[in-house]
Amino acid sequence: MTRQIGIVKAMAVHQKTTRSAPEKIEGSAREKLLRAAGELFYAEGVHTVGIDRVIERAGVAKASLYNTFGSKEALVTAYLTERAQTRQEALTQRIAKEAAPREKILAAFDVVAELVKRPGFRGCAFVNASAEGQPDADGVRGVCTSTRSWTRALFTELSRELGVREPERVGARLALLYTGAVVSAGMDRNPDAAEDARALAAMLLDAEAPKRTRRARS
Amino acid sequence: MTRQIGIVKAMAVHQKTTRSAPEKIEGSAREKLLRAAGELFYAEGVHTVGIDRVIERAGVAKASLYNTFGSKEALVTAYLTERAQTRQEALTQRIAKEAAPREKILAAFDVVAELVKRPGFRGCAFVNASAEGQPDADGVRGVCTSTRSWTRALFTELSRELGVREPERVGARLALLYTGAVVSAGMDRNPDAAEDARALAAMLLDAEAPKRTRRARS
DNA sequence: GAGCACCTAGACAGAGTTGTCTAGTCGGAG
DNA sequence: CTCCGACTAGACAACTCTGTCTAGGTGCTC
Repeated sequence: MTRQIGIVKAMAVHQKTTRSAPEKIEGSAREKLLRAAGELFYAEGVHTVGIDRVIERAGVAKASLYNTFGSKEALVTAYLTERAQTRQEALTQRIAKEAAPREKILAAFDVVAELVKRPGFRGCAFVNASAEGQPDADGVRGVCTSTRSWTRALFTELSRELGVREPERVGARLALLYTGAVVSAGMDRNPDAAEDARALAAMLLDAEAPKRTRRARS
Repeated sequence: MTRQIGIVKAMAVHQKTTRSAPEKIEGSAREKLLRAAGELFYAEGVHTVGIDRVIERAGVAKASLYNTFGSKEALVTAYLTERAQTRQEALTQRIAKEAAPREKILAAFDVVAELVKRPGFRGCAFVNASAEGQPDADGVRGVCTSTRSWTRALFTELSRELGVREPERVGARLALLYTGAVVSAGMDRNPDAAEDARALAAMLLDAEAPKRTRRARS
């Protein structure tokens, strides 16, 4: 809370969803810390896991953490930022495989279906992290709102390509289904939620998309 | 964690959704503690708020807390249990005003719409609380799963009354919309999510309900 | 008036937290 | 060889947290 050395750029994610940041291949201690933080913070909660556990898992010294990130909070936001990036890459790559907007949208829910079936799945990292933090004024909120607006923008854009009447509204509803799937699957420990959300999305698209268009012309 | 005096009955909620438990009108310190816990834990998170803050807000001595509940964790589960009860009562009362199953289901989303517009709204208390706790083996999980299954059962039952083909599936999807609305509204600080969820629910019911039935005969 | 249930005030133990600081190791570049 | 940057190991300060325990007050009933 006092000095805050590096990690100010953290908020510059958003958009560049290609892969492997061109900035600089970060050193080793940083990567080890981020990996350990990703495992522990997600699995047990940001608050529950102390710094000592993280550095022990990472196999680095405490000074390395504070030289690299400056504070625990900065490590947390870095962890969330990386997670957001990974998720956005997974979505865009999977979506790129489909040609038609409708299939692209549904493919996003296939990503969710796969995600929630993974062994350590424990719900949405952003929802979880922002449930723990102070109400405002922390970096966590920033990453959360930017990730959520990214997802909503993605769905809105694809809805626009589909040619629906109100892309913003449809995008918001698809994002709601996305959130509902991830959170429900986490809470109920039941991956079926992803397929339910996919079916609801298909239903929404059937109702909103103009039936005439048949030639794919993005 | 050591002794655990009272509060073992906490899990006996579920079902009796009438009002005012017939057991015994609890003493004053307990009520004050529950009220303070409800405000602070929900607003700032279970982990962030310490015992001292709770007893200060409640205006009771620390010994009263430990005599009444036995531990912080027991207070947390009591807080969640009470919250679940309140929510279930609000839902059942609002639903009772409608005659047709379809309107009952949509009325549940009106409750959400009203809920997310309230000043201190900060998402789903159960999602938030279970994001903070240990992965398993705590009372929080118990309250969460029981509340969630109650909600899903409610929607399933109403779907059955509506006469859909697969009430379980429709109920699960309505519950997913419910969760999605509450969590999205909390994360995005945007109450519109409730209306989106309501619209999606209406769409789902239109698609699933048999069109023939016109006489309301529950 | 005595006894009793219920309450308050607050010191304190013991553990856990983040963050700082010293001292030292190691591998390469000049 | 020497310097330098990046790292390790871990002691330590300065908290905060839960939970316990003593000491005492207040209002009720018998």
